[in-house]
Amino acid sequence: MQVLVTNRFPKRMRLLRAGEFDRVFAARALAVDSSIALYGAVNELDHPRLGLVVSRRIGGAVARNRWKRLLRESFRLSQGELPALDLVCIPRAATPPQLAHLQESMRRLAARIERKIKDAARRSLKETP
RNA sequence: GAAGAGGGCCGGAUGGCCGCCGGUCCGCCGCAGGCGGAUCGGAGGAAAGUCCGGGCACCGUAGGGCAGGGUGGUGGAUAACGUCCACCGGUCGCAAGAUCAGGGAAAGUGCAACAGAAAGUAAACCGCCAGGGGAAGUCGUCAGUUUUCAGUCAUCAGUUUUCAGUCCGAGCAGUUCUUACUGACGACUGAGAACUGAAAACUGACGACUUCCCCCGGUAAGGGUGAAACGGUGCGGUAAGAGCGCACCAGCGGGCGAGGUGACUCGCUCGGCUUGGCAAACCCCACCUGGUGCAAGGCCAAACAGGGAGCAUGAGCCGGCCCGGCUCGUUACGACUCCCGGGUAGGCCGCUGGAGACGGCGGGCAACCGACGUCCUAGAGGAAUGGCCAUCAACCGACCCCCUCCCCGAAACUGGGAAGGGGGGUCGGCACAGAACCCGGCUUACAGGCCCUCUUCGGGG
RNA sequence: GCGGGUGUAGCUCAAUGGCAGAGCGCUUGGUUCCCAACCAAGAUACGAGGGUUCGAUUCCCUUCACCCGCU
Repeated sequence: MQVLVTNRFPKRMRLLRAGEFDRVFAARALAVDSSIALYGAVNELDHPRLGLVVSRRIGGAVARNRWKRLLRESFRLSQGELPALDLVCIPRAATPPQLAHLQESMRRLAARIERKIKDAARRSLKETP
């Protein structure tokens, strides 16, 4: 049965609980560019999941909601090209960027995290035979 | 038309595609659930700040007193308020209107820098005035002294007339004459004691006046100050003055009358004649106020590990204190309470139908209220309400093109601009800001736009 | 969501309603061959806006910023 690539974004694709966030931060896989910081961790599912951390440093409620909406939309539109990771996304700039730039950097950073995790797994496999 | 005053409203619209949250319905599956579909609904005037007030929930049924906190013209509206409405009063404004924590300062305590005599019921630095004392000066009177002048005059000196005497001389003698001397009366001149008068100076006394000083009083009219100075003006009055008296005015208090529910207003009258400011200083008075907050609270599930202390005039509820009340307990290795430590951060309810919205009607000046009709209008739970695009409307900015007059003005002249104005097009921008239990207010933020009412001034009819 | 606190000079802190101060720092001058130290002089501030008062850093209200606590 062919997996239909949709752009839906139901709630099971979100990270909501504190424990899920702690698990991603504990994996210590980080990639950063000028607009966002992205943490990643391997999950046991066949799709990626997204969590958001937007602090009050970013601005008022309107500005924070704007960031979160853009990040969710960017994840929703590019979820087919993302690896099956749990991602936690943290904005770094005060002013949100364009949606296309955000998609691009999210894809790039997710790919970088995937590579990092594979390297780490190989190294630990070698070191502890 | 200009300048202004007050108030109300809006806060983009429509459509397409892809998504998100919730309700309802349907379908499928391996049915405590999952997946999919249809349909309906899905941020604001401030959702904000959290400055007040309530509902609701728990604590105990929410009680009394003190403390603490708050409010402060009157009447009303309201569930309630520190909110709103109307009115009253003060201040500002030509006005429309704006603004005011707007009770009490003769209950008490306190504060007022600097300046100023004094910052408040008491005084007196300068000043003004009366009395007493002293000093100086001027004037007057009296007395004394001195000097000068005038007069009178005892006395003295000189000269001289007359008379008398003596001497010398002449003449015969007498008489007489002459010279000198002496004396007397007198005259003149000079000196002069004394007296009188006048003038001047000095001294003393007395009196008057002026100035200064001291003492004891009176007075608060005036005094550079200051934010603020113990009513204002006039007349009388007084030694000088003063509400000391009077008239008018301002202000305070009392009484009476009228109007108003009332704050208060108006009028008459009386009074002591004046008693200031700050209470967002302490305070007094009146009124209000129990605490905690949906992380309230209830139910279910999951997980863990226990230890210590307290007591019968006890512990807890209970909060800053007391009273009062309630619960547990009645001699207990228990229960209860407290402390330390450990575990769980899952689900359901509360959770949105409400002091609800809209519409006209009725009552009320209004805030608001009443009945009726219609409607249901977000309910998430790391937190949805979005992304991309198109069209339209309004405004702003930049650029391009076209036109030539345009602006102010009712209009003309004048003036100004033409680096302007008008039209069209393209592009870009379009605020403040995001529900977290729910309401009523307040405050603050805000691109732009619309509407209504009123005032003053100017012009025209 | 609820509760509490603080804003004073560049920094750390004071101050009855009437003068804004201290220490360190800064600037200038002196001293020294030069620097340090020292001496002298100077500049710099009451978070913002209203109100009460004759007068506000202080009292009251509003507002802004920051910090802390409950959970």
